[in-house]
This record gives sequence, structure tokens and C-alpha cells, in this order.
Amino acid sequence: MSKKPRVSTAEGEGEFLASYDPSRFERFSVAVDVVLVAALEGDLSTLLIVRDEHPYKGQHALPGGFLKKDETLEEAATRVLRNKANLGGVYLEQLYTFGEPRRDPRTRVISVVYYALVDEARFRAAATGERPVHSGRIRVPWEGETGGPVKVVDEKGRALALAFDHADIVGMAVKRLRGKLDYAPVGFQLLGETFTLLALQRVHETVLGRPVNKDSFRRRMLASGQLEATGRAQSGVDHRPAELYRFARRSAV
Amino acid sequence: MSKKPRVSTAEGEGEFLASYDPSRFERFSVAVDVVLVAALEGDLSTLLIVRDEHPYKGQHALPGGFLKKDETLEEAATRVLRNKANLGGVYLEQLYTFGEPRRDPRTRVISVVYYALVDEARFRAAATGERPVHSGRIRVPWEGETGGPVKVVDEKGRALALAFDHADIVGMAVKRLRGKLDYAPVGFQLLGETFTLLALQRVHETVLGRPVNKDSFRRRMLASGQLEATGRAQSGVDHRPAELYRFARRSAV
DNA sequence: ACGGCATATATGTACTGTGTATCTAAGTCA
DNA sequence: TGACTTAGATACACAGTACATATATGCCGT
Repeated sequence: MSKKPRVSTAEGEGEFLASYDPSRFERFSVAVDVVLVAALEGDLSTLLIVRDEHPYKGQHALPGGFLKKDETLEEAATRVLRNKANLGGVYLEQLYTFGEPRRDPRTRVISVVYYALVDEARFRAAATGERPVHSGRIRVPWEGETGGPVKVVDEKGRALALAFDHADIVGMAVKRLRGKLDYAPVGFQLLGETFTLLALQRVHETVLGRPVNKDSFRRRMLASGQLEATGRAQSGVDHRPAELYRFARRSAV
Repeated sequence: MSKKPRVSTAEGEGEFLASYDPSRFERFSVAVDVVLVAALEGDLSTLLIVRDEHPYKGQHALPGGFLKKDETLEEAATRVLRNKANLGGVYLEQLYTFGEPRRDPRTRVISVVYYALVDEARFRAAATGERPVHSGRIRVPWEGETGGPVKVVDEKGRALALAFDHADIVGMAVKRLRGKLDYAPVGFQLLGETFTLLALQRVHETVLGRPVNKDSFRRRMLASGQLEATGRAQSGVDHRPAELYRFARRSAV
């Protein structure tokens, strides 16, 4: 292969190697949206905001905001969570970047999407704060193919038509969670400080979209060394209460 | 939670729900870079271009280009591959978006990175074309942790200092490949139409950064149903030739 | 107080995938 | 022709998991 760099005027080369002149290139609005996910009563839920302006006025949308000049993408996502959901210090990870030219009818917007995982208590605190935030339940198609179309419904089970391509985004978030379930402590992020094994199982089932064998799941989790028994038991149930576990941050192995 | 949308003038709400006025928000240069990966002689390689302008003049960089007004992100990645490597119809997938404010010293650039997987023949065709493209060998730290620092070296083994944050980007591409190896036909994309089981094993070992058991690997691959024997054998080797296999696109199960 | 009920938790067994070792097959080359 | 090298097949041990069964423990109605 050619070792000596040479000046090329070919179209493909020029645009990248030539002197940079900002005015020569298009500039784009960059937004950062966040899929805030929690496990509520066995279902995955995501935080939504009702739009009060066109387009998609009155419809639900993921919380988001436009990127500012000197902040990183992750800082923008953090800011969105802080401003829209009054949440800080949550697990945050970049999901995907959506850039279809007409995904926003007003102007072209490149949206870098992050997803965040919180436990039920934090989610409910956000969803009942001063701001008009809503909770959308994610209905994952049972036994569906990976990345199949998820539906988002309200508390009464009515389907919510999400603004923009946000339904696709939620679907991709679930798909990502599904892939990480095996090797990352996803379930723990979605549950509170303590939880029962059945609760953890429900979360896994919801993310996977299929039932898992109870006994196998229990043994696998206990054998993983990631769980730590608290010695305390569930209360307020009309049957034998289950042991409460917590996530073992760093066991001495 | 509050059901009735109400107008909010709080800072966090306003920026997203208020009437959209493009002039109110920053606009950013958006680039699309491509990590073109192939398996060459057991090593992963990636396509690089030598920069002939500041910054990082004379250093190697991933092929890339700025996003145009009406093309999708994927179309931009396709265009980059066509222009810089004269390649078309390759497997392409979005990797990650890098947006650190000072990653490009000239101006802020949001870079949406795609990775592409090609077989050795296509990679060599690109790397020996008219354009001054180069091949960088990816040295994955053996037995290293996921996402550990990879090094990129030239044909003589000399370390290449990549421009911008492109070394990080290559590292993330390898990390992604590693994660997909178990459930996606990554190896097949990196090999040609036909290949021996040992060649497939070498690719897996390179991506994983560790040796895999030969017999187990063979059995696992044959049991997966993704392989199809061609009936033909390797030639030009000084030992017993191995059977050539091909990827079974859609087996009748 | 007691027994039914529902769920938690423990134990046992079969199956499957993988690691490892050993043996045989099929080429090249001196 | 026989040594050498790698391909490919077979056998066995082991671990993880699915599945089945048995026991424990709390609540609740009578």
C-alpha cells in the first residue's frame, strides 16, 4: 500500500484533509434525549413529558434538551435528568444517535440518546415531583424477536403515541438492556437497595420478554456472588415473606 | 402523578417545549467517521488515512467526513467508505458518538462513528487503491480487560499515534466486536466467502484477545448450524488441507 | 388454636455445552 | 517410503441449567 502521503484533490479526500473552514460545512442542532427506565410492579417504565407545543402537541415525549456549547454529551444528559426529573447521580450510558433528516419536522436535529436506570423509589420521586412528568409503561412483546416493536401505555393501559421517533428509541433501549442482562448488573440498577429474588426475576423476565425458570434463576443468582443476604425479610405480604437481598458491591471473594 | 399538561416556564422545560427558534440554540459540526475492520493474517486491521493538514498533520486518522444537509448518518458513513476506500455494500453499524468539546482543536465537532466489517480481499483492494490509504494493525492486549487500551501499529510493528481521539474509537470498536461475537456472525463478515475452521478460530481469538480451545470451538461452530461445508479443501499448504466452509445464509433447519 | 393456602427455599436428577485427552486421516516433503 | 504436520473424530469429565419434588414458613379464615 502507498506509504507516502500525497496531496489529493479528489472529492472524498478534500473534504476532510483540506484546511478547515467552518463556513464550508453544514451545522446541525444537536439534542440529547434520555430514556429513564425503572422497574415498576414488574413492568419497565420510562419517564415521559407531555409536549405543549407543536409538533406533536399534547403527545408524550422523552425528556431532552439541546446540547450547549461547552458541555459534553454526558453532561447534557445529566443536565436533562436534573432539570426534567430532578434526579442526580444515576447510572447513565449512551444508547444511540438518531439523525434521520426529517425526524423532527421543524428542522434537522441530531439526537444523541442516553439511557438511565433507576430504582422504583427514585423513579416515583421524579414522577410525582412539581414538574408535569409522566410514567409510561413499556410493554415488551412477549417472546418477541429482539428489538421487536414495544408499546408504551399509561397507567390505565391505554396506548400512548409517542412524539417523533421516540417509540423506536424506547424499543432500542429495551434491546440494549436485554443484551446487557447477562453480564452487567442491570437488574440491580433497576431495583432499590434491597429486593427479593422474585422481584429480581420479574425484572429479568420483563427485560427479556419471556419467563425464566424460577429455581434455576435463584441458583444462578446466588451462585454469581453478586448477591448478599440482608437477614431481613419482606413484610406486608399475605404469604411467607421472602428474604431481602442487596447487591454485593465488592465482595472479598 | 400529574396528568394535565401545564405550561411551565422553568428553565429545564422551556428549552424543549417552547417554540422552536433555531437561532436560540448552538449548532454544531457533525462528522461521521468509519472504523473499517478486517482480519489480516490473524490480526485485526483498520483502514487509516494520513492527514496532510493541521492538526495532527502527518499522523494517521480514521476515514471520515462531515455530514451533509440531507443525508442520513448511515448514508454519510456509506459515502465515506465509497470515497475514501472505494468500497460499497459492506456491513455497517453505528458504534458510538464522540462529542468532547475539545476533541478537535479547531472547533467543536460531534463525531458519529460507524464500524464496518469486510473480508481480507476487500480490505486489501481498498488498501492498495489509488488513494493514499494505509492499513493499521490492531494490537489487542492479550488477556486484557474489556475495552483495555489497544495499540495500532504499521506493517513493521511500529506504533502509530492516531489523530484526535481515534485510538479510543478503535478500542471501542474492538470492545463492541467482542461483545457481539457470541450471538452475531461477526467472524463471517471478517472472512471471505469460504474459510477454514482454523481461520475462523483465529479471528475469534484476535477479537477476544485470548486463545480458544480448538476442539470445543470446532464443535460449537458446527453445532451452531451457521456453517455449511463446501466439499472443497484448502490448497497450497504443506500439511493436510482443511475443509472449506461458508456461512449458511438461511438454512432450512 | 388450627389447618388450609400461597409462596419461599432446599434437594435431586437429567440434559447440554464445553474443556481436555487420545486416536486416526490426509496431505507435504526429505 | 516414512517422518512430520495439521485436520478431524471420538470419549470422558465437569459445570451450569432446566425441571421435578419435597419441605419450610408466614398469613388468614374458621
